[in-house]
Order: sequence, then structure tokens, then C-alpha cells
Amino acid sequence: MKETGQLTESMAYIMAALTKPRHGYGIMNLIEETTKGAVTIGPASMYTIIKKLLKQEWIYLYDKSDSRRKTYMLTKKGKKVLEEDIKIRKQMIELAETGLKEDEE
Amino acid sequence: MKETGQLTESMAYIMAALTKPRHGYGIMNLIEETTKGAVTIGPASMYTIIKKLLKQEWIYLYDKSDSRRKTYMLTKKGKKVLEEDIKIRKQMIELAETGLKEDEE
DNA sequence: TATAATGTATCACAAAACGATATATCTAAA
DNA sequence: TTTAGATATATCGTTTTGTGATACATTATA
Repeated sequence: MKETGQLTESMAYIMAALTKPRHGYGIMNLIEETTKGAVTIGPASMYTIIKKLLKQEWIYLYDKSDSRRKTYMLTKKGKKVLEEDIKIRKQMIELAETGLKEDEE
Repeated sequence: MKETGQLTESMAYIMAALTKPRHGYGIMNLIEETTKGAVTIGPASMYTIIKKLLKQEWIYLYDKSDSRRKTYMLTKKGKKVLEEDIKIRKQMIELAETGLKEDEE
């Protein structure tokens, strides 16, 4: 699938989590919790994607003072990209729900 | 990313379109239109994924009477899978929107 | 002081998506 | 009436993305 906005699904999940400062491990847990275990992103995906998001300047290193935890957060640019992406995702959901609802009648 | 529901993003888009009977080419156009060109699924992805969805019995061949067009539609099983998937996607959107909104304040 | 949980990181492989291309049919108009 | 563009399905080979396995260091707890 090609999205002019460029966000893959995993990227979108991670960026959704990074509307607040969080660290990799925390994001993994957050996603698992909020989806009740339906979606999991393992460490390999997590840190690979964080690297990509940093390169794109959609997130930045928010705090590294902790010896273990590196917290990240969305940049302004990243916020815009995420907002655009969500618009598209909502359209898709609307398409599905309209079809599913009409079917019940 | 691992989803117990198994739906990739492209699968979800195509299944969303197949809440009504449609054929491959039509789905491609529909997705492009509903996302105003932000998302495009080309023929390679389209027919590869249709094959997979048939194999999973999430869609079925609805009508092949037309010499050119093969129309497909969601099976009951497919409908359930899509519904579950949408629930998860909504949670993700909520997570993002909550974070983005709080930030504006 | 072990051992479980927390936390980051990478490598090698598998899965998914896609560009390019092929082929056929239908439609409109030159 | 033929030809060019739009419609429609299909696959091959490659690229991109995601992940299982693994490693390793730190912190908490039992």
C-alpha cells in the first residue's frame, strides 16, 4: 500500500503513543494494554522503527538523563504527519462501518 | 506488528470495500477516491491480497457471470474479522487523538 | 546474591507490498 | 473500421517492512 503520508501501521501506533513523552519499552506495553493484547510490537520492530522516525525527524530524543530510559516525543512535523494519517484511517473505518451497518438492516 | 486478528492494513482496506460486492479494479478506484489519492493499492497488491483473502475464506466469489469482472464479497467469517480489526484501529486512533488534543490546551 | 523484570539493541530471516509488465476486452472517436 | 484509451485480471522479481532470536546491561525484589 502506498500512502503519500508515508506512515506504516506500526509507525502510526508508535507515533500515536508518542503524543506524550515515552520510552521504547513503555510504548510496547502501552500498545499491548490499549489493544488488550491484540496488537504487540516486539523490541526488534520497536527500535528499528524508532530509528526511522528519528531520521525522518518525526520524533526527537526528549530526555536521556535516565541511565536506562530514553524518552522520545513527536516533533511538530511528526504531529502533522500523524494528524494527516489519522484522517485517512478514519475514512477507511467509515467506509467499513457504513457497509457493515447497511447490511444489518 | 502482530495482530491476533491477522489483518494487515491493505487487507483491512480491501475488506472494508468488500462490505458490498465489488471487483478488484473497482476496489482500487474506491480506495483511491475515498482517501483522495492518499492511499493507493496497485494491481500487484490487489490480486495478491484477494487470493489470500479467498484462501482464508474471509471473502468469496460473489459473481463471475461477467466475462471480465469478478465480484467478491465478505463472508460471515470475514465480517467478524473486520469488525474485530476495526475495534482495535479505533483504540489506536483514540490514543492518538487524546494525546494530540491534550497537547493543544 | 540470585533471579525476575526492565530496558535497549542488532542480526538474519520471513512476510508483505510493489514496480514492471503481460494480456485481453470493451468503448469511443477519428 | 481500426486504433487508442480505459477497464480488468494476473504474475514475476525485487524492495521494503517486520520479527524471532538473541545478547547484554541495569534495577528491583525475594
